[in-house]
Amino acid sequence: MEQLDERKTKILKAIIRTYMETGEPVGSRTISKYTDLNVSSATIRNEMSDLTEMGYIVQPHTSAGRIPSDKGYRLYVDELMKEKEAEIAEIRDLMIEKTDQMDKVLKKVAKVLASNTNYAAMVSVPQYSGSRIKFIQLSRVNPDQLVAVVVSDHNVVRNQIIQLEEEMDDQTILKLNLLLNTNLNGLPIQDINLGMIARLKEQAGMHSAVVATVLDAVAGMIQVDEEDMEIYTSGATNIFKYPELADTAKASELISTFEEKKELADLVKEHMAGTDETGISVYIGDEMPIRTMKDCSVVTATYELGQGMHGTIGIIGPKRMDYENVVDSLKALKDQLDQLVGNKS
Amino acid sequence: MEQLDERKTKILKAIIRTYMETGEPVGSRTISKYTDLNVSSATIRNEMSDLTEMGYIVQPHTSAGRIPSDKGYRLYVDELMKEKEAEIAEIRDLMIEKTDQMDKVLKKVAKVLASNTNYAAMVSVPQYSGSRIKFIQLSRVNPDQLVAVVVSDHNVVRNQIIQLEEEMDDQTILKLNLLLNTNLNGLPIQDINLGMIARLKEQAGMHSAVVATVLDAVAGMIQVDEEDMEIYTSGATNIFKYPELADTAKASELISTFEEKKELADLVKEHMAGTDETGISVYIGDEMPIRTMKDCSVVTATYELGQGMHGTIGIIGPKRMDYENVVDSLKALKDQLDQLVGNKS
DNA sequence: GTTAGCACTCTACCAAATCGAGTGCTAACA
DNA sequence: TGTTAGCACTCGATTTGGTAGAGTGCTAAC
Repeated sequence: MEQLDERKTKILKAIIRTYMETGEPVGSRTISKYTDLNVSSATIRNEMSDLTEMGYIVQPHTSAGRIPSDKGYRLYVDELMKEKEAEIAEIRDLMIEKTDQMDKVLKKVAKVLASNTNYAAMVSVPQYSGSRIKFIQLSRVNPDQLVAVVVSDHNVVRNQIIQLEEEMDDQTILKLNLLLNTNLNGLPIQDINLGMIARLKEQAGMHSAVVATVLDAVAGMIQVDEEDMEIYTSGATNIFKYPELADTAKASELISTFEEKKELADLVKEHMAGTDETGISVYIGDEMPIRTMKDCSVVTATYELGQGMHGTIGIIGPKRMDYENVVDSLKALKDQLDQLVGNKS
Repeated sequence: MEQLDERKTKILKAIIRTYMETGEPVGSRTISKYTDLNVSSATIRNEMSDLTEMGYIVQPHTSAGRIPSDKGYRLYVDELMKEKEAEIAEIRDLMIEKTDQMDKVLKKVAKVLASNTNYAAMVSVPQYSGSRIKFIQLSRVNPDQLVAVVVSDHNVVRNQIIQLEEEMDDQTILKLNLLLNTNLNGLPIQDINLGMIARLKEQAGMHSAVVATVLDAVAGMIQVDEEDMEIYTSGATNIFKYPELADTAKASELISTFEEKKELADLVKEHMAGTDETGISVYIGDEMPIRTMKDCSVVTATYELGQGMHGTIGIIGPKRMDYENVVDSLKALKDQLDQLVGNKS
């Protein structure tokens, strides 16, 4: 089987581009006119026949035009990436550390992306790997209620009300605060485990049940996460714009996947665990681990915001996704974010 | 025009019930067999003719069966409500005050409702009208960072990192804490306005810009809300199960409405402002203020959790919604909640 | 290697035919 | 007077057959 010569490549690109625009199989005639090759449709047919054989394009049925196969898209994307990679790199470090309103910003990001690209967008809340505790405080709110506040070094604040069975005197609270801070402050969150909490309980032992309650609550607050990665989505209904996805049954499943977010979260987790590099990756069709998205393509980008905080942005669309535009949008996102974060009080 | 006699009512109910099951226009023959009236289809036809004239049922086209009109549904629902109202009442006060994990509980509630009923479900986070501040605290986290924590009397905790331009000594922090607590503690949140903050600033005036920053931040935290009512939704894709809603264009709009949540929030706000009573209400077809839901019915229930906290639960489905089942589900919800809240640590 | 031409294939579309569910009306019956 | 059987009629849904058009593959000529 022959190699891809220049003309074949050109034809393949032309097919992919036109298919992305129209969403319909593209025939030899179209290509012969569209390109600057100045060859007749018959020639194109020959070339297309080769391309089909090589697996870059596919015929949905005998007398229809060709559409790009997953392999074809893959080639196109890889090609494209080489050109754009440089530009992309800057996006990563551009989200400003502004943790308080992170959720609002991210929601907005998802929205903007979705409406810019006309595809569905998702944004995962950044995970804080290797984050350390920097501040713990228990305060009395009511005679029988404490509020616990934990701040980690990325300025992520967690809080919880702790309901006490019996009252606790100021003395004890003070002691507990000291105990917690001297023992936990500066520790990476993932190093805090049940054993450690048990030891703390022992140290504070004299105060019995109440103290245990409090320590357990604090431990609970610190850990949690891991399980529930939050993901914001937007523009799920954009998929209706692409007939090849708009089939009721499929669309329904797809949107469900979006609504649930569970599977998306798994994807993100896997994605972040798998790739060390923080670049952009593209799943095409069957490459996608989520079954309901077998007919889609997914472009994901990992973003990073300083020491160890990183999350994932994803665009989900039809295979004939306009990869070029998606990438540009990710770039434009940068400006949007600057503006957003800048404006906020 | 004659009144609804018993037989007519029975027939009407039968029509509505069957239509709810099948989703297709129901003919005279079906009814004649289905009911225990033991009359022939011809008789039913006569009655149906009357019912049509009275506007309770409608013919989509000449030679099709009848489907209930909005007016018909309305009758059915009003009837039904009378029977069930009692049972419903208890639901309201059953959500236990467990504010910390409220969000998880509510998400779950939406999910359970959606999967129980096979309709789309929404749950609004309860609003705390007349909530008072019960605890304010500023603590230093870093030399140039404070964390502010505000607890209101429903145990809703808010927190925010405040980034300082210049350092602030312990003395000042202590003073500010005192100032804030003596002035704001016990006050209803809505009574705290800019004027009051201005006065505080004046009182603390000597410390200039930094203090102003902090006070502004605190003021911001306290107010906020109002605007962004959170709403959890689930089961949006259930609408695909009902052919009369599954038309691509309509479904797309509907799901968008769900995704956006903005309009839902408005609905909830209006609903809560409008009705003093905390019962269940039903919007049928055109009664619905949201345009995209003109072909749906929406059942909403206001729930209340002690002093002034209340939110809304809603079920959105086709007009041929199984109102009876929906109501029962709301009831079952109670048990689910008990269990959920009970299990949690 | 390129091109024109032609037979062939397959889908999309349209119109006609048919089917069947359901109605309205009338006449007969209790 | 209310109920019923029967029948002609309507109208959407489905099926069928036919056609147009896009596109291919192949061959022969340039």
